[in-house]
Amino acid sequence: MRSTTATAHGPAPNDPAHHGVTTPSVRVRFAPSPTGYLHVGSARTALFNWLYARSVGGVMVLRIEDTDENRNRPELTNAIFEYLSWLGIDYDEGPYYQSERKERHREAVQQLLNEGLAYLCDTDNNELAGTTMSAGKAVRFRTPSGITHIGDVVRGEVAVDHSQLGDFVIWRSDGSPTFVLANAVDDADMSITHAIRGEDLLSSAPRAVLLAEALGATPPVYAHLPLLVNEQRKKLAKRRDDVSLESYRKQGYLASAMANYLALLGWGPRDELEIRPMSEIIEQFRLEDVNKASAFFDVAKLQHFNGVYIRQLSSADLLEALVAHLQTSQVPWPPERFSLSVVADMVGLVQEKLRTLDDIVPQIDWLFCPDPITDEASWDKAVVRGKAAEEILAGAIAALANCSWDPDAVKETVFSVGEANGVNRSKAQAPVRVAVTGRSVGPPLFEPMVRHLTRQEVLRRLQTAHTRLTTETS
RNA sequence: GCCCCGUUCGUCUAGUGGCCUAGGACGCCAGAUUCUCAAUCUGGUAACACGGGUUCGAAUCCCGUACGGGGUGCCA
Repeated sequence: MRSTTATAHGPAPNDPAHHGVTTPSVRVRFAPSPTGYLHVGSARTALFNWLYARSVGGVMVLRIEDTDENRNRPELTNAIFEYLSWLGIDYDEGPYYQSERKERHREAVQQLLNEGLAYLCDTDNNELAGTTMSAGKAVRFRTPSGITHIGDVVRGEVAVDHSQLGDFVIWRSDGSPTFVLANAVDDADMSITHAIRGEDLLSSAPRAVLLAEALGATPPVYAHLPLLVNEQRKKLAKRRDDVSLESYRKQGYLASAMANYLALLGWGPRDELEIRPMSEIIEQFRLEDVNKASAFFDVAKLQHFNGVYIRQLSSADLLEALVAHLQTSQVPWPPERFSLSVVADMVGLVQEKLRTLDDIVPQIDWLFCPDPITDEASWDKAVVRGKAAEEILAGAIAALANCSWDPDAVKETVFSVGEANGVNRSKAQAPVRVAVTGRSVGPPLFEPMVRHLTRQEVLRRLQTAHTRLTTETS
């Protein structure tokens, strides 16, 4: 019988005194299982591994844990590469594929079997004599009695009594290694010094430590990150929560904003400055500063970050991002009516209004659609119930037919029509805006309207609106 | 049930025994500005889960309670 009291404590490579000094001995890994598209929780784990590695000059390893062969699909693995790269998370080694290391895992199990540290069992969990692995026989680790102490950088020391562990399976009867076995063997073989992962894996850590020690290896230092949770404070799950990075990208979130936001879930810089370049986040990052409590993924705050990042873009970069985004989005206008130069002209007017790239669509659709898409709430508010709306529409139709077709002239013309009807500028533009754009909110009205629509088209839309109003209210 | 983990404004966090009448950010509310909406600026709202200790002094240390979460598979 063996009492295990070894801990996974190492030196303190992230000690502030050592900060900024290259510590080449640090090796971390991001080890996703490709069972679904990369989601924000996994991305956060990848990011924290990367931040730690980059902050101490360590090595980042990527290992694909594809041991569950029926659930793995190649496109899911490719999605992992794609989204890591999207977020700007690179790696120094790998990708290694756990599925290619099966013989090594078998060898490790055989070693434990030979040393009497594990035993064969049948599907009814009866211990079998012998040490020859074969189909139909699983292998269980012979858990010694004792207590294992996990020295967790985030949580401090966690002690688990082995009686809670049982003789756990390390090799399945179908001839495949289990998660803990593969994980422990790979971490050992790849000289991983720090295992930074989700808290949901905390309870499997003692098993991994026991296995590593049984195999004669030093277990890594663990750092279990607080879980990302939904409104109900439940662990974010792919099934019930919309959390795939893909969906955020499709909605028009920038990678830079997403990465910045993710870094702030479970950690905060000591100087409290939240929105900042990744290089500064790397400088500020301390693994031991990571929080213990789970964090809610707050889309409202993400939106704010995204808006800030969009506003920081140069017009050229924003235009590029918008055009790329529009090409992969559902859009209400016929493609042949789309004009790149019009979008380019609109960028400066709408940049400060966008929180996501998707927000551009309702800002510009009226310039490309044959008819404006009328929002009924806007119509009701600004036209049906708008003060002197009928008079303003009629007055605008008359006045705009002759005035100079110039933004300032048109603007002043509309305002004078309003004034003549006892209505201020705000109220005067409202019915015109809804008639021309379909909505009561949008970009500054007069410049794009005059520059990109003809006088004839504007008059037609005003006339259509006026006709509808007088018809419906008579 | 059992084991483990957690608990500072609605949310993300700062805080590592005195600098805390608890700071920042998002949200929300109000005002300024404005052709709408935003953006911007100004102001405001709002928290140390509870109860005991320890200490001259506790959000910070200890114990208990409550609540929440994770795990409890031949899933990862």
